[in-house]
Amino acid sequence: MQTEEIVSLFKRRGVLWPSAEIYGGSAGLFDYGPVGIALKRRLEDAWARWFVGLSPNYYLIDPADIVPEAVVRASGHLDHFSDADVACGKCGHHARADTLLEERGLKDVEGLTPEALGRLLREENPPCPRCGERALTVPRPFNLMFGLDFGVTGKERAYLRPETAQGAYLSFARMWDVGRKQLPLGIAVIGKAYRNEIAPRNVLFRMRAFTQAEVQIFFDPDDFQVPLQAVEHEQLPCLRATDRAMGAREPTLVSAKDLVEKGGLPDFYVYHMVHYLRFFRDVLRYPVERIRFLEKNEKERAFYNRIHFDLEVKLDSLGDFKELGAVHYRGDYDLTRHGAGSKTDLSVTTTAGKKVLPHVLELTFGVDRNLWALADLHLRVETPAAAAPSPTPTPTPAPAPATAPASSPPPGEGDLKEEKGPRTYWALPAYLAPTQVAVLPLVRKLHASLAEGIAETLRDAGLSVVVPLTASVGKRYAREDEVGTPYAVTIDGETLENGSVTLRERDSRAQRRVEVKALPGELFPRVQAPRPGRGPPWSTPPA
RNA sequence: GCGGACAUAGUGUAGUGGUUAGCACGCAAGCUUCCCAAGCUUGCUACCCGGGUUCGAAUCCCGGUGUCCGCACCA
Repeated sequence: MQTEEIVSLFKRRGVLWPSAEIYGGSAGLFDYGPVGIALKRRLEDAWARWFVGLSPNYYLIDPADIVPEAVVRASGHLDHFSDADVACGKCGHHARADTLLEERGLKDVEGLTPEALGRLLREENPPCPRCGERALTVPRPFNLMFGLDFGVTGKERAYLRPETAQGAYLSFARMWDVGRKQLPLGIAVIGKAYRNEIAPRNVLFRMRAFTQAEVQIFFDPDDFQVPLQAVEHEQLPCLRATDRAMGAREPTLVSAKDLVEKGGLPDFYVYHMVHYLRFFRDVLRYPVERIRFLEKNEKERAFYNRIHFDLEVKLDSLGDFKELGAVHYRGDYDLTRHGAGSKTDLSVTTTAGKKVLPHVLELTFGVDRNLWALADLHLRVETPAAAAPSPTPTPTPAPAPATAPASSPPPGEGDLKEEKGPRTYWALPAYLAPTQVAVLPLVRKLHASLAEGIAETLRDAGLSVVVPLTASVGKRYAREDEVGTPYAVTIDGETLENGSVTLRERDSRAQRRVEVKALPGELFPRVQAPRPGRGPPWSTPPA
């Protein structure tokens, strides 16, 4: 699916749109609509169910998204998250101080403070790249964080958090008690992070306010037991840094066991890679051939990351593999820094009586980006010609006892009228769909009130239900297909007689008759997101 | 931030100085008694913002904002 098609559908159907649209928009900010926020919350819930579910000692918390300056000073964001911007006093042209100096042949200017860059600029006095005037201003630190005047006096500085992870580190000491003093301790956060990006681009891929879902796993580096043998045969598509250095472009499949025994990665790290892969492949159902773990080399990764694999997925809309998540082994960097910054001893005493400063394994996940990926990978357009082969012989799955046996045969695929044009449907897993069931009265006047009653019953059972009333039934099916509603229940004359309805499945459009009273039991299990280690309940065949 | 291109109903578009700003899809109301965007009737909605040139600007010029593409950036 291409970017323009996705954006157009997103706007049309109420998924999301540019923020402050009536004022011309504001780059890098988006508003989620009713369909979008429903999907986003389901995605977040599925993520939490999976990753927080990895251990009973992993917890979801919701820390503040404003942090005092001391926090970002300790974390390093204040120093490392900024560039020095200079403007031409004559023509107003903006440029980066380090770039100007590098262009004049100076080396090792990266990482210098704005003051140091200012001194060098005075010595060099380079001309403005646009007008040639030697009238550059003093470098002004441009930080990628949004700074805030905090408190009444305006003298306190605070920042919108540039990543959610900091909240987990700040809460570690408290959570050590709450979590009953056990390692490993996982602290998960789902929330907004804010970056004043220079060039927001690609809709949900570089935003100025975006949602991250992360687990920070605190563990004893000498003792992090994981049941690797349970997953050791899982094959991971990996592109290692060493192989990349030798020109490799394609990932190779390596078993979890080999990654540990021959690849030199710690077992706890590989164990979490496996669960990451399973989440993308089995829960989000991204095609496995589009997934790869890309290892960042020493130069590419942040200096505190000891091991860094991005989980990348190939997206047609953006034409390449894009980072949708990552696994970072951050060592003891964060607790060391915040321990020093806050003058607090963040080391803990384990049950074995050992004093240890925990290390951190970070599993990070971009919620908005994955919402985009769900559109890119699961939105399908079927032209009538392409759709034609499938319909005829598709027998409806084995009828459950609930199926009304004596009723007239349901209008099966063979009875479909000729299709009018391409059909767009969003093949989301049922547990991610914004709306789970559409209850459609076949003829509004005759069946609407009955449809409302059935919808209420299904809502009572915990399902998210809509009752579209306008337009022909075919058009209503099409609208629901486009926003990914997995099941449609159609109310017709027979429903009035014997309480049976037609249950239609989105992707195959297969239909079968079901007793109304069997619907909750039939549908509810299918809209539950999977949990790790529970087998594959999600592989239940479609209704 | 830099360079280039672009900006017209909800969506996609036509419109090169004077148009009631056109078309398609869509959406809404009504008719239609039974399963995949059907048909008929009626209706709805637009020139990104600000300034300038001109008798007259969607159209030309300037500035802003936004989008896309490349570069840069993404501790």
